[in-house]
Amino acid sequence: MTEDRQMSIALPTIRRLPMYIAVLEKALQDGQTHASSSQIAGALGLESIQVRKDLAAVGVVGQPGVGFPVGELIAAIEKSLGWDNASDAFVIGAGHLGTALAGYRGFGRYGLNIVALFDSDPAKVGQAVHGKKILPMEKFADLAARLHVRIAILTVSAEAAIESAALAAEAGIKALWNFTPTKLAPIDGVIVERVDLAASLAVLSSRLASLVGASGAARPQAADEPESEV
Amino acid sequence: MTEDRQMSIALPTIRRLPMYIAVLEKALQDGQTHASSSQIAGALGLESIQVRKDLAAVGVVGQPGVGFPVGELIAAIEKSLGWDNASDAFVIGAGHLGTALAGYRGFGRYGLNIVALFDSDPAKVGQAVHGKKILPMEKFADLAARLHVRIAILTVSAEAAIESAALAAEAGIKALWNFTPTKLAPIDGVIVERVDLAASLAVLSSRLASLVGASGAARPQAADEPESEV
DNA sequence: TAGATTGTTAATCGATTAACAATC
DNA sequence: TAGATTGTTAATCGATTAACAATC
Repeated sequence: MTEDRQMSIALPTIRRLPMYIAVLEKALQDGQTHASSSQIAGALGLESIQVRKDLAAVGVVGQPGVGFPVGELIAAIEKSLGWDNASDAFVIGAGHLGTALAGYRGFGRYGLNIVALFDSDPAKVGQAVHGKKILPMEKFADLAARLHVRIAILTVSAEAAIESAALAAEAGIKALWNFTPTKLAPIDGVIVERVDLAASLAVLSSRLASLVGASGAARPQAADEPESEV
Repeated sequence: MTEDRQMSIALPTIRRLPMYIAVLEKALQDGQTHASSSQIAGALGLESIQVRKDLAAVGVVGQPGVGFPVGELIAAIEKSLGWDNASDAFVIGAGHLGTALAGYRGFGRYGLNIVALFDSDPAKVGQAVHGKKILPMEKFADLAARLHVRIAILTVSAEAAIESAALAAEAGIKALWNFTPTKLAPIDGVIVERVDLAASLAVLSSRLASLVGASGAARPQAADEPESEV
C-alpha cells in the first residue's frame, strides 16, 4: 500500500526546495553527512517544523537524534524538481533579457541548459551570445523537434508574446518560462510559468508606500521632475 | 469609526493588483466607465468573488447592478501600490540583466523611474545604456542622498550581492529589489523583495517532470527521429 | 418593478505551526 | 541510559470560495 507515492508536492514547498539545495550543498562542503531540520531552518530564517514537513514531502526520512542525510537529500530534491538530468532549452527573443539569461552560468545548477537563441530580427540572426547562436524563428520548430527541446524561455516584447507562445506550442514545446509582461491564456498541453515582475514590484512598492505613509512624511519634492511616458 | 483604514492588504491580493490595472486600462480605452467583477474575472481567469474581495481591499465600492467605476479603481489601485507618483531608482550592477532592466520602458507604468546604473568595473563606468549613465560605486551613497533615491535594483553577481546590499543600506536605500540568486539576511529598515528565478524554475521543471513521469513514458529514443507532426 | 451585481457573513480549503510520543 | 531530533497527529491561521440579502 505504502509506496513511493508521487503525490504532487505543494507549490509553496516546491518554491522552497532550491533554497534547501543551496544550504545542503554548503553543509556538504563543510564535510557534514547529516543536517538537522533546525540547522537548515536557522540558515534560511524558517521554522524547523516547516523544514521537516517540506523534506517529508520529497520522501526522505531523517534519523531521530541525528538529522537528515545531506547527500541523499540533495539527490531527492533534485529528483523531485527534475533537476537530476539537465534539460535543453531555447530562448525566444535575443534582446537584453534573453541575452542576459543565455549568459547566466547558474542555470546549469538547476538542470537547465540553454542551447540557442531565436529572434525574428535578421540583424541579430547569425550573431552569437556567450557562445550560443542566434537563429531565425523559422528554424525553431524544426530544431525543437530534432533536438527534443521541451523548454522555451520567452523574452520577447509584450506584443510578440502571444504569437511566440503559439509558435512554441505548435513546435511541441512542453514548458514555457514566460518573462514577458503578458499573461498568456492557458495553452493545451503546455505548462506556463511566469516571472511576474509587476507582481514582485507591487509587493516592494506597496510596502515602501505604507512605510512612508506610516512615518507620515509627505514626498520631498524636487524642482523639475520629468514626466515619464509609458 | 469607519475610516480610510490603511489596513495592510493581503500579499496575494497585492500581487494580483497589477493585472487588474492592465485589464481596467483596456476597459477604459474601450470607453467603459464601469466594469463588473465578473467581467474582470473573466479576462483574467479568476472567480468574480475573488475580484470583489480584492477590490474591496483597495477601498473602492462598486454599484450593485452596475459594477465598479473604472477610472476611480485604477487610481485607487495605483495609490495602494504607491504607483501614483513615480519613484526614482538606481541599478547596482551594469551587467546584462541590469542593462536589460534599465532599458525596459514598461517600468514607467509601474511608477518606477530608473535614473542611473552603478558598477564597480572601471571599464563600464562612463558608458551609457539607454541614455542612462553607468557611474562608479564610489558615487552611490552621495548621489542616493542628494537625489533622495530610496529604491535600488540589485543585479550584481551572487558573490557581490551581500556587499552591495550593505552598501545600499548604508546609503539610506529603503527598498531593495533583489535579482541576484543570493538570499539576503534581513537588513534593519530595508525592505527586500526578491525575484527568485530558482523558485520559479523549480515550479516549471517539477511540473514538467511530473508530466513526463505521469505519461509513464521513458524518454523517446527513437532509432531514426520521428517526424514530429508540426 | 425586474434584472444585475454588489458587499457581507459563513463555509471550505490548504498551509503553517504546535505538541509530543517514537526512536536513534 | 540520556539527549537530540524525527514524524505524526491535532490546532491554528489565512486565503479562497459559497450563499444570499441588500441595493442600484
